Amino acid sequence: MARGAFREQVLKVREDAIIASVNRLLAEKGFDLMTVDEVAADVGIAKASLYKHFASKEALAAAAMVRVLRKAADIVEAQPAAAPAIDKLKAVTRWALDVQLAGEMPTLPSQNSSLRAELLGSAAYTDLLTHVSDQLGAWIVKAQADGDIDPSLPPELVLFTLFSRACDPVPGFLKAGGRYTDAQIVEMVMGTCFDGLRRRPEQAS
Amino acid sequence: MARGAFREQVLKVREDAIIASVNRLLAEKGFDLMTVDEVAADVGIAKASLYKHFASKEALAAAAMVRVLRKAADIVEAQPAAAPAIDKLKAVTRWALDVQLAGEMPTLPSQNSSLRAELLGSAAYTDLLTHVSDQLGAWIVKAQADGDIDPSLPPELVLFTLFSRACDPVPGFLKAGGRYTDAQIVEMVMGTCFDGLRRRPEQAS
DNA sequence: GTCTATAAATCGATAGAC
DNA sequence: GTCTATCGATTTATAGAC
Repeated sequence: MARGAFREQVLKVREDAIIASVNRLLAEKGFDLMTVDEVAADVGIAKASLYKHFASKEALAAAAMVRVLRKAADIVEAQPAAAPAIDKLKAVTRWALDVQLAGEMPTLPSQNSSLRAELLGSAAYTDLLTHVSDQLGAWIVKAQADGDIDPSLPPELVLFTLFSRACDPVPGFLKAGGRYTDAQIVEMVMGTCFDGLRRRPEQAS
Repeated sequence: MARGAFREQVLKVREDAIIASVNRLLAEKGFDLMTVDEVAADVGIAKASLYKHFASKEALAAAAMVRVLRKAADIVEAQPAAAPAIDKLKAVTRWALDVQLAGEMPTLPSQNSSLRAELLGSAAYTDLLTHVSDQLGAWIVKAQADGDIDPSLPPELVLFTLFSRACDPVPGFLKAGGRYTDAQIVEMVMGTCFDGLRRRPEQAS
């Protein structure tokens, strides 16, 4: 089976290259403005060849989303179990902001129905999303019990807020302004997310 | 000139109806998924008639953006001059969240270049945007001097953050969940925006 | 599996009659 | 100005040769 395994390896490498292109184009232009011709040109193969690997444009986007979710799950998994929940939440949020500032966070319009159907129909996607959400949700409840997150906030509000920060346009605006480094932008946005805009007596480190 | 004035009135009413439809469809599906056929059908006129009023799809979107910006400028103007700057900022933010929850906040993709060109080429749009930004910017600096907003935050970060909250997907997610009233959602999101997720000793009213 | 070529559908925009 | 009908361009997806 060595030859078969090798063939599969080659196939997987090619598909990885495709997904990488899709990921980048999705982050750059969004789903609607990304064309399949563009993806094919970026990968360096013919469009018809693309359709041998993925059944549709929606399937391409779904594969990119699964990849980023898998990476997110890895980051979640990599957090030391003994660390405070708030630190783990902040670490994952920082990672998402880093990815976004690197121009590698694929963003999908929540309005597109054909895309929504494809995503919700993909077990690989929904399972990963559930897994990550459950982990973050547990940390949120823990952080609230620890007194590090306002216990009066519904956990789902906190979860949605963190997810939204991963796609927030603010880092991109600040980066376009050119006055701050990526690291500074991440810290500023982390501050407005967890500490708000209001002045506080004791500033978080 | 009475007849001419009357004709202009009729024209204006029709164009208002067009812009109202565009505004709603823009909020519902976004620019790329909104089709001109759809707008024409929603208004109840033929597509060719639409093009007698507006030169392009981009011009339609720009008109909707000008309308919402004009309304925003009105809200800004309506704030009592003597009120604390932080209260004025919160009032405008609340208004934006209300509009968004009502499904009437038109959102434009910042990536679409043809749309960007049309908007930046429209003096009505850029002038209004500058006017609103300047007013909010002055209030932000004042609120920082008053100690109500963290003075270490760059004012542009605060401005971008407030603008982004007006288009944030979080209120829509919470509304879709169906567990909270619109008023509750507005207050919760206002809290995470100004006070952050972190627990604080003295909770804001 | 990869290519060229093209089908099929959609959409923005316009022509021309009234 | 409003309509019907259509153009022209773009885009997703596929057929068929190699």
